[in-house]
Amino acid sequence: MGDTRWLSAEEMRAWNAFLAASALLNRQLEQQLKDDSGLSHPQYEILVRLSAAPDGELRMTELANGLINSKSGLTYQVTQLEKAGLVRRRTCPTDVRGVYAVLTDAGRRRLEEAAPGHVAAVRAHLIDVLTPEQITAVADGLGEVTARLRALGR
Amino acid sequence: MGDTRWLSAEEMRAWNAFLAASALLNRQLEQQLKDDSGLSHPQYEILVRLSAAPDGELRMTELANGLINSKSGLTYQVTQLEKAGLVRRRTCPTDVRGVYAVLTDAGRRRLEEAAPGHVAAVRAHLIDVLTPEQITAVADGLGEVTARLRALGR
DNA sequence: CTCAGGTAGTTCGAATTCGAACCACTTGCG
DNA sequence: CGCAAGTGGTTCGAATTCGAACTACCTGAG
Repeated sequence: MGDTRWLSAEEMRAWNAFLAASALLNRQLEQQLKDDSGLSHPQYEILVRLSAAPDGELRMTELANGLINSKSGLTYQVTQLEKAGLVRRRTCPTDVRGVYAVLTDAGRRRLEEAAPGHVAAVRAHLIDVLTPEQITAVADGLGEVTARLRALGR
Repeated sequence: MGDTRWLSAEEMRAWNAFLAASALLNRQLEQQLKDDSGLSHPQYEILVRLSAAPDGELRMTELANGLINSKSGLTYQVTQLEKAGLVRRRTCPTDVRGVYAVLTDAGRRRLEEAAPGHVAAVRAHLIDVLTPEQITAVADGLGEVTARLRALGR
């Protein structure tokens, strides 16, 4: 193919900032969660999604979709959470293959304990650093990016 | 501690978009790089930094700073790159403990081959999806986020 | 009914990650 | 000089990741 359209200085600045912020923020939050409540970030995300779902349960596939992990990664993490008693597996009545991950009471409690610290960290390191206009730009722009990437994988 | 300042709907939108975009984009680029040129994203980043450095060489520590990886992770990746002949290790003359990672000719060639496809992917999935205003907002906002997070680790 | 093809989730092995412990060296201070 | 404290990198083991193969099941066309 023809000549490459390289990134302009401004585009480069955005790309580098995004890359670095993404890596550093992840590390920071991972650390904070682990220290503070013994959960990994993926685990926390799983609990959040479950707690937001009706009856605190979701099919494995629904959890995997829109989530960071591959299917096998999800299997692994749910197993970990199950060992910790924060989640339970329940076979789907209408489809024997299907599995629901169900949030236990202990899981809901654990999430409620972990949430304030986590939210505070997200605020401190990201949200409160941005102006309201930047927040909207990020929400709109990266929202569109996400939507398109999701569309690819389907 | 007092009451938690939860995220507003708009803040939530930004945070979720950021999280998802970061994960999906990483996966996408990882895939593209691996398929296209057999490099992992971390490896590509290392080559980029080396190629931008004077004489194509940097101290291990300088590479580790500002980079995604921990020190041990860097050791691992440089070893991989060395096996592939893309990078060489050179002991620092003035400090026997110090090690330079040096880009080889093969490494520079490999990077030149890989770059166009990578840049095209970054464009397609991120840059060209954003408006110029959003690019600036991301560069400014996340740049500040990055700067603060870097300051913490020092 | 029956079989082909798709779907749900798990298992497997290989690669990569991290932090903690470790070695070897350098530096600064007496 | 001589030793305590710090630095630069590597090594180690444990945890986590992924994709590919696999098992078991459902579904629809004929």
